[in-house]
Amino acid sequence: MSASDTLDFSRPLTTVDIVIFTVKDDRLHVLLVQRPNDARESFPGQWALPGGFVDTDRDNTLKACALRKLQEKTGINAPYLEQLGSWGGATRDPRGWSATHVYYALLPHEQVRLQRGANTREIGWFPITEQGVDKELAFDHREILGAAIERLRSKAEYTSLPAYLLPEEFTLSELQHAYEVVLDRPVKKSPFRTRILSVDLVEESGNMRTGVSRPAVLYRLKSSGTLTIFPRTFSPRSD
Amino acid sequence: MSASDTLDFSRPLTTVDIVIFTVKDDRLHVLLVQRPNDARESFPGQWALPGGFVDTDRDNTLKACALRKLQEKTGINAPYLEQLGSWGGATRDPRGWSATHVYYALLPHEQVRLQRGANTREIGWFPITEQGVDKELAFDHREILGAAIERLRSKAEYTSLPAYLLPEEFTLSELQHAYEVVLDRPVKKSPFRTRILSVDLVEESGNMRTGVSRPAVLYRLKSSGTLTIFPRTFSPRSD
DNA sequence: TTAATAGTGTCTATAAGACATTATATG
DNA sequence: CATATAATGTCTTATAGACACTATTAA
Repeated sequence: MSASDTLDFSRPLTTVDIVIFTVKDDRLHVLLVQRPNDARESFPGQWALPGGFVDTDRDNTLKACALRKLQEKTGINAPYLEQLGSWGGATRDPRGWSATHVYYALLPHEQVRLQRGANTREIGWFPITEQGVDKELAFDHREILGAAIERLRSKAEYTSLPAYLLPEEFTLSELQHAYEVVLDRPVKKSPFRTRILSVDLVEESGNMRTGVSRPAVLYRLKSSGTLTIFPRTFSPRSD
Repeated sequence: MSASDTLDFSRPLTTVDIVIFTVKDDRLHVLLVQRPNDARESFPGQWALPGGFVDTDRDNTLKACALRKLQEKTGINAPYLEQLGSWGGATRDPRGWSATHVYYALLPHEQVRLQRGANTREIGWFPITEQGVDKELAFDHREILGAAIERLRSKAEYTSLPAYLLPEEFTLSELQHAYEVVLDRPVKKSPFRTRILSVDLVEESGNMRTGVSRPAVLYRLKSSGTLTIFPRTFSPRSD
């Protein structure tokens, strides 16, 4: 391809979208925004993943763009943020050939202060059911959300990923509960504790969680932002 | 964002690149192309991952674009092809803000007929050393190749991925060898065979591989294009 | 003292690792 | 028959699963 050919190709619309997960009321939730009702917009009034066009003047990289959008919507600065993949094609956006770069984030919803933002009618958490969310979504966001859920569930089987759904200090029971919510099945206490404590994942914070019963030791992650990989998946047996 | 805002954003250059792996001479190799020597080009004469601009007239989706480029370079039609991720930013391409959607493919090199293509000086297989390839690469392709190697090695630990490096029929010893090449360490025969045969991955083809010693049963994959996930990683111990 | 949850210990089942043994082809 | 590699079997070890048991707080 010669240098002049660069201009011969029409450039696709380029966006960044983020799938933001949290655990609320013992359920996995995803953050959605409602598109403006303006009939000139695509998918007016429908719910969608938060995101939008890359601003080549402000965003130095795709990840910086995702972090900016996450900060704008939730006020959170340094969560767990990982790229999910990209979706692109001729028909997914009525405005033309488009490609979106998708990230996913996990955060403790207690620390979130939702900001509606300029071109959003509404913003809110929606519970995840079996395969997705109980709402029609704009663009191909249903498919993208499905892929994000699959990635989250699959990584929960063999990594420390669900820990990022919790606040900085948490008990082992709370961590176990986060796994159970994500995996949507019970997890056995004894092997769970052995497993977590056998890898270099958490350290005692020195505090205790008190409540109606025996107080529990509070832990924190030893290194934030990284994943610990377990040598086996949870519950390998299929019965 | 209002409808008219769509045009206010400058659109990044959009490309698709492919990391194509094979096993040759007992080593993992990657396919690279040499950029033209034309001084008007970026990175003239340097080696790079095969790829190029999305053609919004011909390519209906990003994956279709990747398949087309793979077919153009290697003549291969239905290999294992998976998205690796996307890289985008202001400085990775001297021509401007750019984003590339990266796929990776595994194929048996025996079936490949390399095609140099119009704007390529040279094309060839390069052995993978510890972290990458023994050549300076254009753009951020060193980083991308590193991520692809990491993905390949990591998935080889707990999936059937390396099977796609082999031709349709293969012996269990050949499959074991593919794992050893990818993981860059020996794999024990007995647990390897138990493991492979205990999941619904391969079936006997009915043929045998003959040679200097006892003939070996030839197997083929039961379902092509999918990955089987093992409940444990290989060699979980760290010693 | 009771309720409730935290945390530990013991036994069993599964599968990997080590390694020896048997099987079957070629020359 | 010698050689080489395929394929299997046995013993050991590590860890998950099941489940009972103990510990420690509040009310």
